[in-house]
Amino acid sequence: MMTVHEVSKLTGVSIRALQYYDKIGLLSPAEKTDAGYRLYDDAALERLQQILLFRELEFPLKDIREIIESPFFDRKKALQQQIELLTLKKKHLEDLITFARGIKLTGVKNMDFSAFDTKKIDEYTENAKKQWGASPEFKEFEKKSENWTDESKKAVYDSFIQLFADFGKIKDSDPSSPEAQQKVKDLQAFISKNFYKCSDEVLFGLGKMYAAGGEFTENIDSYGGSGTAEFVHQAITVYCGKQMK
Amino acid sequence: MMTVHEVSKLTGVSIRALQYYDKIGLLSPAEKTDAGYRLYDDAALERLQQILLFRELEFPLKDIREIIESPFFDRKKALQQQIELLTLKKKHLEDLITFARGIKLTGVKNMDFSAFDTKKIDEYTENAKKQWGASPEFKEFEKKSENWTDESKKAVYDSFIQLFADFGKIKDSDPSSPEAQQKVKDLQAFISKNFYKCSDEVLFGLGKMYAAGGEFTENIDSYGGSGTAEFVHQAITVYCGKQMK
DNA sequence: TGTTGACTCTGACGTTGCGTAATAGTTTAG
DNA sequence: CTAAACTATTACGCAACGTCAGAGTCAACA
Repeated sequence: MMTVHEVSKLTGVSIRALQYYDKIGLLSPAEKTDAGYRLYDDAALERLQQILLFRELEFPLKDIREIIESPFFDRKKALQQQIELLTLKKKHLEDLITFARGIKLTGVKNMDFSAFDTKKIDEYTENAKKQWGASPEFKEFEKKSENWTDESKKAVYDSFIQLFADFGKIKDSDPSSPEAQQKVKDLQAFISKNFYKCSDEVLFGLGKMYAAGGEFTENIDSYGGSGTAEFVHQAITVYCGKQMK
Repeated sequence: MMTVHEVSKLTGVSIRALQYYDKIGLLSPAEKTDAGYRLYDDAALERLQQILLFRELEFPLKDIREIIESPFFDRKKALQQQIELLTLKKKHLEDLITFARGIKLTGVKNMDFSAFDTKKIDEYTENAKKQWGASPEFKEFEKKSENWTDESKKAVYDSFIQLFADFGKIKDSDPSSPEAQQKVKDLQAFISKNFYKCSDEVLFGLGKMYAAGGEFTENIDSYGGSGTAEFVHQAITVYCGKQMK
């Protein structure tokens, strides 16, 4: 059992922050002494590790709490996402360094601000949150799935996989073909019915995520064959382009 | 001349932020129309670039303003420091990635929080601020140097360089020797007299900065020969160790 | 046993860097 | 000439703590 002071020294988190985390229900101590002193055990420290990783990624504390308390939370999966996000951030810093070096050497006043662009990171972060508990979509999904049996769960996921397998069959054709577009429509309807309301915007976001080169891409390609994820992405882009404009 | 909207689109900075920057005097538009609309020119954009670089490094906006408005501000030097800080941050992210990978693979509950440690970055940041305008030390220095002539300036800097050259002469001896310790005392007195009050703590911070491997190290070594900066660092450490405990 | 010094608690208020209306004037395209 | 798109200025809100203030606790030493 460690006191706040000890935890603070070990982790670098201020005492005030620990008290605050306790207050907002993000990290409670294992127990309290009669005098009200906080005492932390190893489990609490482990949780703190998780919290700090998310904090490095600038997740709001509220989201962090929802995420690690979600019944769907899977630490390994979360770690994988965290690694991917950290890698994206690293790349961002590398871009900035390159940018700064460029100015320093040439002194060029190039009105280029692309190095400051964080869209990709933000999008990926958004999608990560959708997977866990910190989005309205997820909350809707949580409700819908409340009274699912193990069987219906499996049935739904099998159908889901089947959809991607179908995409895989036509992945070498034109993404704007009627069949492909119909499949996109099916996908949107399926998600809306079984998971959460899948607006065109949400669908567009999903498409990007599918092709982002992470775990999603791998999974989808494993169901439909290499290149399927990218094909789905393109088909969705075409679909949303038609719908939205 | 660009409107807020255009600047926002180009740079990714929100309109609200631009208005805010104007309000706090961090970034004013080149001019305003009769109706009060903000119009930015290229100079403003250039300044915005600087601001964004500092913002990426999490400098408070107030500090950023003081820094880029300091009469001592040198853009090239600032860029160099920014690059070094960005590199440090990148390394920090790499540590975190390594850490996360370690947990993921082994599942080990290692109560190791060193990857979250930002002390080095913070120290370097502090020192960077001391060089520019955002520290009490610097403000004191600014006052003292107000009525310096070019000659007295040169004299002071020559003496300063001489101090390091002296360190260089004994850099292969023991840092805790009386001579070395005396030199440290001289250095502290010199800084206090000519720049700003150099407490033991400040001195200790300087020592670290000297040996951090950046521009300072290079300069010092160029005056006293390779290894001088590290020697000074060690001598200061010994000196402060004695004084402070 | 008393006292000192280091720790800790709980409020309560302050701060930074904007987001988010609310309300109102401005400019531009058709 | 009107609607759509922009912009301005208050003003309030929020996250994640920092920073007192006032008060209780604990370990150790005298």
